[in-house]
Amino acid sequence: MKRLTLEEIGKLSGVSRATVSRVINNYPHIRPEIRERVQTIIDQTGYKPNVVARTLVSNRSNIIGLIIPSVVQQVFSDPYFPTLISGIARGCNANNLVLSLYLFDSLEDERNLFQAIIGTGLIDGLIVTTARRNQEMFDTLQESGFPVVFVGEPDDIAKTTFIDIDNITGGYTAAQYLLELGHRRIAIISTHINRSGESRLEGYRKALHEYGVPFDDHLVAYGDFSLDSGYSAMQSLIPHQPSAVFVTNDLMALGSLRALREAGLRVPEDVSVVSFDDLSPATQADPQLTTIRQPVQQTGKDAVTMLLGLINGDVQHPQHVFLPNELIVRASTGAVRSKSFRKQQEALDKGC
Amino acid sequence: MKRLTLEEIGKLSGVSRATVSRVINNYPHIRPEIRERVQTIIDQTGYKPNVVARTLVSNRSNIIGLIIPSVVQQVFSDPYFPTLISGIARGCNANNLVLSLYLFDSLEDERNLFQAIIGTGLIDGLIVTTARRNQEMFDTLQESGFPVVFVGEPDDIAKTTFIDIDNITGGYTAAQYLLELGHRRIAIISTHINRSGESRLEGYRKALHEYGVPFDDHLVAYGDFSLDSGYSAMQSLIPHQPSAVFVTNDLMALGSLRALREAGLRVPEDVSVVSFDDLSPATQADPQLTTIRQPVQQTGKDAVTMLLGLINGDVQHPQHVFLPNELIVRASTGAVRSKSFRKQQEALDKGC
DNA sequence: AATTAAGTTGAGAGCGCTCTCAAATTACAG
DNA sequence: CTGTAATTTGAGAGCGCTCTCAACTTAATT
Repeated sequence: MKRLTLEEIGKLSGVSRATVSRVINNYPHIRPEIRERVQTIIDQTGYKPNVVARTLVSNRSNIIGLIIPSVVQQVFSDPYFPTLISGIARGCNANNLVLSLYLFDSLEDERNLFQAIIGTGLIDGLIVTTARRNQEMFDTLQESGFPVVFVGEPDDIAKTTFIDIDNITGGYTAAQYLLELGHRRIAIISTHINRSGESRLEGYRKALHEYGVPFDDHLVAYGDFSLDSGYSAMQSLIPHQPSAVFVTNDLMALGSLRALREAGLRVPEDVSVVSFDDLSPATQADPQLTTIRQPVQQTGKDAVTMLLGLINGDVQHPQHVFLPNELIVRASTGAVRSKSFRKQQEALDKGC
Repeated sequence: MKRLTLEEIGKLSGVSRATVSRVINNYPHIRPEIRERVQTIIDQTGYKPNVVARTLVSNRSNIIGLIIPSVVQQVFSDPYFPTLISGIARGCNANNLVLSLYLFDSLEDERNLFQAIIGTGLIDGLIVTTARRNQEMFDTLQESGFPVVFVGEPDDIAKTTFIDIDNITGGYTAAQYLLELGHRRIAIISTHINRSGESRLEGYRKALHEYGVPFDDHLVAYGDFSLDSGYSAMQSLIPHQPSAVFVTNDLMALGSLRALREAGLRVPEDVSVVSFDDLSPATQADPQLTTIRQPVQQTGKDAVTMLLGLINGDVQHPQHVFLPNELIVRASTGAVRSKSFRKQQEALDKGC
C-alpha cells in the first residue's frame, strides 16, 4: 500500500498542498467548507503526514531519547529501571512523544553511540539516568548544549537540570523510624555507585546526630544495589551486632535478609530492616519490607515534562526538582527486643 | 552550534555534495586523495549526516519499534519484559538500529498510537510482544503488510513471523523431571493470557501421559503470571495435596512458595516446585527455584535479526523460530518423601 | 594511434513536508 | 462605489540528503 502525500490529498480535494497542510495543522483562515472537504478526504483515505519529512523542515522530531548507561544485564534484575522507563513512556504518551531507548553494553558503545545520538539530529532531547558515575559522558553532554534532563542527582549540579527524589530526607526518615523504635545500633548498607546512595547515608547520619547517637564506621557497609552485594555487605555487618539495618534499596535488602537468615537471625525479632524504593522486591520478600517509597513512575513522567520544557525553551535551564518520599511500614521492623542489644545500647547512650 | 551539511563539507574540501556523500557511504570509484581529503574535513569538523534527511530519501530510518501492550504497570514487576527489552536493545546496537519503545497504558492508546506508528513512516519494522491476547491489534498488523516479528507464539500463526521458546518441550521437561523424582500428584499453575502458558500445559500433559499418570483437573489452576495470582492458585491447589507443582513462571512460583509456607508446607520436603523462566526471582526465592531457563535475552536479539531480514526482504515471510530451553536444578525440588503422599500415588498408579 | 571501456566527478531532480510571499477574493469603512 | 484591510489560497523555495545521468578523465585493447 503506497503512502499518500500531501500533494495527492490536495489533488483529491481540489486544493493545493499548502491548504491541506493548513487543515492538518489547524491554521485559522480557511473557509469552513474547504476545511471540511479536505478533512473528509483525509479521513476517507486514512492519510497520515510523513513525520520524517515534517521533521526535516521543522527540526522537531518529537522523539526523545532515554539513555541507560552500560551494565544493562545487572540493571534489569532491579525493577527500578523498568519502572522508570514505564513512567517515562507514560509521559511520552501523554505528550505525543516517541521514546527511543539506548541501552549500552559497554563504555565504548556509550562513547560511540553517544555522539551518534546527538549528532544525527534525530532526537529533540535526552533523559539520562545516573545509574553509575560517568564523568566523560556527563561532560560531553554538558558541552553540547543539547536539552538533557538527568534522572538522579549528578555530582556536579551547577549547570544541570535534573530530577530526583529527596534522598537525604528519605535516609533521615528511615533512620528516624528505627531510632524511634528504640534502636541505637543501626547499621547502613549504602553505595558509592551514584550520589543517591550517598545522600541516603547523609540523611541517616543527620538522624543519628539529632538523636545523639554517635556515628560508627563499623556499622557502615557498601554495595552496588545488587542482591549479592547486599548479601555480602550484611555478612560483614553481622559481627558488629546491629539491632537494625537501613539498606538503601530493596534488592540489597533481599540480600540482607538472606544473610541474616543464614546467620540464624530473625527479622524483625533480632534485627529490623528498613529498605528503600518500595518496588516489587519489597513485597516479594519474607517478611515484607518496611521501606521508603519513592515515586519512580512519577519521576519518569516528570522528567519528560521537564525535558519538554527545555526543548520548547519555556523553562529555565539549570532546574533542580526533588520529589518527596514516604515511609511504608511492613513486617521487617519492630522495637528493640534483645536484652544483650539493649544493654549495649544503654552503654552507648551513657557514653555520649 | 549550527549543524554542518553535506554541501558545506563539500565546499570546505573543494568537491561537490555528491562526492562527499560517496565518501560517507563508501562508494567505490573515488580517487584516494579526494577520499582522504574529504574524510579529513569530516573528522576535523565532526560532521554527522542528518539521519532525518537521509531517511526521507532512502525510506529507511533504521529505527524499529517495540510494542508492549497495555498493563504496563503489572508487566514490570516481572523481569521478563525488561530482560527481553535488553536483548532487543543489544540486537539493535549490534545492527546499528535505534529502538523506539511503545508502552501502552490502555487499549485506546493502542488503537490510536498504533495507526500513528505504522502510518507515519518513521519506523522500518515492529517487534510485538504477545503479552496478552489482542486480536484487533493482531489483525490490523497482519493486514498492513508491515514488517512485524512477534515475540511469543500468537494464536494464529498461519501468516505470522514469530520467535518463541519451545514451550511444549519446556513444560514436558519440567513435568518429566518431577515424574522422574517419583512424583505422581503433580499440580500445574498455568495461564490463559497467552499461548505460552497453554503450550507449557500441553507439554506437562504429554509427560504425564507418557508416564501413564492420569491427568487430573483438580490439579490444574490458572493465574496471570503475577505473584498474587500464583499465591491464590496455589491456595486452591493445596487441598488436593499435590506432592509437586509446576508453576509456569518464576513470579507465580514466588506466590506459590508463600502460599505453601503459610499452609505450613515445606519446600521441597513436602512439596516440590518447578518453575519457568529462570529470571531474577528464581534466585531471589527461598529456597532458590528449580526452573526451566528460557533464553529471554537471546529471544530479543534474534527477534531483531529476524525483523531485519524481513525489512531487507532477504528472508521469507512466514517464519517460525523456536528456541530451546533447559532445566536448571536448584533447591526447590526433591524426591517424594511423605508416606501419605506415596500411598496416594501408589493407589493412583494401581488405578491406571 | 585510435577506439573502447572503465573510473571519477558534478549538476540537478526529488523525497514530503512547512512556510513565506504575493495574488486573489471578500469584508468593511468612508 | 471606491479604498483599505482582512481573509483565503497557491506558487515556490528549501530542509539535507541520495541517486541518476551525463560529462570528463584515465586506462586498456587492438
